[in-house]
Amino acid sequence: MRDVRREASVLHLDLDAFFAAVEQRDKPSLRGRPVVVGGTGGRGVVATASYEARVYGVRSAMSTREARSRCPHAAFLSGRFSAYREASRAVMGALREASPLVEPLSLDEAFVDLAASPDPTLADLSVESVTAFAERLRARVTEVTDGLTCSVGVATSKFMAKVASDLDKPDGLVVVAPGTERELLRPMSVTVIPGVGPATADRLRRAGVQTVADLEQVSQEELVRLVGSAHGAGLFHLARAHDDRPVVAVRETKSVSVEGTYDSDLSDLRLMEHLLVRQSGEVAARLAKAGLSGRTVTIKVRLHDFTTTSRSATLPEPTDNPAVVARVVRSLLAELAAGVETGPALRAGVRLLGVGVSGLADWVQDDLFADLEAPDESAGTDGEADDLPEPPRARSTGWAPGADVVHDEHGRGWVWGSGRGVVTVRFETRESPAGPVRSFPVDDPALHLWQRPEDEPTDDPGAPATRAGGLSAPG
DNA sequence: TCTGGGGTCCTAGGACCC
DNA sequence: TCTGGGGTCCTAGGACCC
Repeated sequence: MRDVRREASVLHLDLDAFFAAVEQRDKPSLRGRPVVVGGTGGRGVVATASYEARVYGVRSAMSTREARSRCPHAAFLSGRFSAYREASRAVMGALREASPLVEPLSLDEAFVDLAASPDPTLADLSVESVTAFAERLRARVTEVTDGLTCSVGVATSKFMAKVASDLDKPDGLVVVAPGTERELLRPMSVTVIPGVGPATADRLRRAGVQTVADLEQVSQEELVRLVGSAHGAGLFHLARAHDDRPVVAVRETKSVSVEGTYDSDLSDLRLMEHLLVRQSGEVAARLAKAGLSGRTVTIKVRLHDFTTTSRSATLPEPTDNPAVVARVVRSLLAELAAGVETGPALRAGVRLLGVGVSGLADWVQDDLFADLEAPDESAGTDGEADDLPEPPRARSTGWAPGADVVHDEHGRGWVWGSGRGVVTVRFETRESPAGPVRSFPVDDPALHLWQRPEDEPTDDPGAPATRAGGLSAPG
C-alpha cells in the first residue's frame, strides 16, 4: 500500500451551516437570528442550525421538539431544497473551475484534488501556494453564492483535509503541513476518525482507547478483534494518518430509496400497503429519471418501539417499472404480515415505511412489449383483480418477469422468470401471498395472461396513473 | 410525544456450485 | 463415501455519514 502524498494536495470544503445560511441569505429578516431547518412535524429532527441557534445548544439530528424547547424564539423552517441544490451547483461549479477532479460528498461538502489543477500557481504544491490558492477559492465560493461562507482544510490526504476543515469553523482555513499530521492527530478523540461513531467509540473506550494516541498503541490484530476486519484495518492505518484514497469525481449510485415517518403510528395493513405502493411509484420514477433499473426491491418498516426490520426480494431482471416494484412490495408486506412475530408487531404500530431498489444496472431493460398489441382497454379499470373480466390469452413470447400476472387452475400468480421455453410463476394464495413457484412451458394453454388494473389505488388522486400490468403500449 | 431521509459499507449465515 | 475448501449470490441487520 502506498503511504501518503508528499504534498498537501487534497482540499476539503464544507459550507457553513448550509441550509440555514441559504435561508438567512434569502430572507434578510432572519439574519443575525437563530434559524433551524429541518422536519417541523411531530417527529422532525434538525438538519441544520444557524450559529445563532447553536449558542442555545441546538444541534443537527436533535429532535425539533428538543430544539424548540432550547430555543423557542428561533425561526423553524422545513427547508427549500431547490434553493439548496441551486447554491450547491454554483459551489461545485466554482470548484471544478479550480480543478477538474472534484468529489462532492453531499450538497454542502466536497473534496478537490489540487494536484490535478491546471492553475499555474499550483505548479508547486508548497504550503504557501496551496494556502493562497485556498483563500482565493473561498472568496470565489462566497462570490458565486452571493455571500455564503465555507470552511476549508488542505492536507496530504482526504482524512487529514477533512479533519483540518473542522478546526477553524466557521469561515476558516487550515493547511496541515506535510509531516505534521500525526502530532496534530494524537491528542484528538478517536471520534475524529470517519467511521468511528457511538458504537465503535464505546467499544474502544471499554478497551481503554479514547484518543488517537491511545489508538496508536493497539495492534492491528487487536483492533480487528475489537471491531471487525475491515474496520479494524482501517482504524490501524488512519490512526497513523496513512490514507492514500484518491479523490474520485464520479461515483455510481448503488441504490435508490424513499421512506417516510408518520406523525402517528399506523396499524392498518391496507393503509400501509397503499403508502408503500405510492412510494414504489416515487422510487420507480426516480430510477427512470436517472436512467437506472434494479433487481432487488426492499421494504423497510420501523415499529413504534423504533426497531427496524426489512424484507427484500431479487428479480431475475432489473426494472424501473412502478407496477413491478409495487407488486414485489405488496408480496414483501404480505410476508411480514404473515410472520408469527412480525405480523402482530406490524399491527401494534408502525412509524416508518420505506421502499428501496438496489442491484442497479445503468441501462434500462429493453421494452419487452414493443411488438405486442395494445392491452384491451375494456379489461377492467376498477376494483380488485378478482373482479377482472374473463378473457385471458395465452402468449408464447415476451413474458415480463414481475410485471405480468397470470393464472391457471392453481390460482393467480405473477411471472417470476422466463427463458428457454419456460415461464416461472410465483403464485399468490390465500394462505401465502408470496406463495409457491411453478414453471410452465411458454405455450401451456393452462397459462393465461391477466392484466391487473389497479397497481395504484384508485382512491388516491395524487397517484400517478399507470398502465394496466405496466404495459407500455402506445396510445 | 425522544430519535429524518438519503445514502454507503460491512458482517454473517445459508444455498449452491465446482 | 466422506471431508473439505473456495467463490458467488442472496438476505437481514447494524453502524455510520451528511
